[in-house]
Amino acid sequence: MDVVFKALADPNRRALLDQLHLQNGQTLNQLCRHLRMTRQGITKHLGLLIKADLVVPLWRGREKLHYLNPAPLKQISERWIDKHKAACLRALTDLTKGLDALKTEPN
Amino acid sequence: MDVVFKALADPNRRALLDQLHLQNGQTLNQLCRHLRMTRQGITKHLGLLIKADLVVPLWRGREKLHYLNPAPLKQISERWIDKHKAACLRALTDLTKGLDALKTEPN
DNA sequence: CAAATATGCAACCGTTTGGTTGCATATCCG
DNA sequence: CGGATATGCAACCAAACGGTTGCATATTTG
Repeated sequence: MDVVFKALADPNRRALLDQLHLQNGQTLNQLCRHLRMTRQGITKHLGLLIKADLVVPLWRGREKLHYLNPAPLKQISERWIDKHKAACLRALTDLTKGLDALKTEPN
Repeated sequence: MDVVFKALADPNRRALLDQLHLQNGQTLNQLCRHLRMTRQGITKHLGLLIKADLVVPLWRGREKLHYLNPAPLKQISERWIDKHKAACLRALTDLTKGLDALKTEPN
């Protein structure tokens, strides 16, 4: 889970995901065209995405195709974000109570 | 948006959010009890969470109360994760096609 | 086979990050 | 007022990060 959050923390990596979202199964060289950075730099970013299982590599001859894997995002959404979103109303009422406390105990 | 992803990238900060999720509106000192780190260290983390608008501070006298704000999480979920989750089936079929391509062009 | 293409691996380097220590400031309470 | 409590601010440091350069390896193609 931590690797996924860390992988998502960089804008270039999110751009790579967006790029694959646009066209899935691109090779490393294809991805290089859309991001101004050295190929080796992109390789590193892809390495993190792959380690986080957000991207799955598939070798075809000398080419390495990259495919999106939405499963980790689904997990984060279900096991983390939804849990915190569920606290939405509660958080609002808590904050309101806090503000009220300020008004009634202005010290 | 970027600040939110970066704020979520650290496990200690996620633990802070979890802690506030457990009991909203805690003071800095209260939060310090649950995380073994210096108060100043936690202050820094809270600073990032506040900058990302994931936590809203509220002063009451000399105490600083911390409240969750689920709005940024909601945004990320809606504008980013759902978009990528939507590609779930497509990604799977793409990957399958890729595998099929491998079988039919075994070279 | 040889050249071109696609990628990997390792070293290096400036900047950011995560955390500490030390001290200053503001508020509450006797 | 004066001490205790709650927090802020700045300097510092090791480690991680983002990116580059240089070279090695494997595959395709003429």
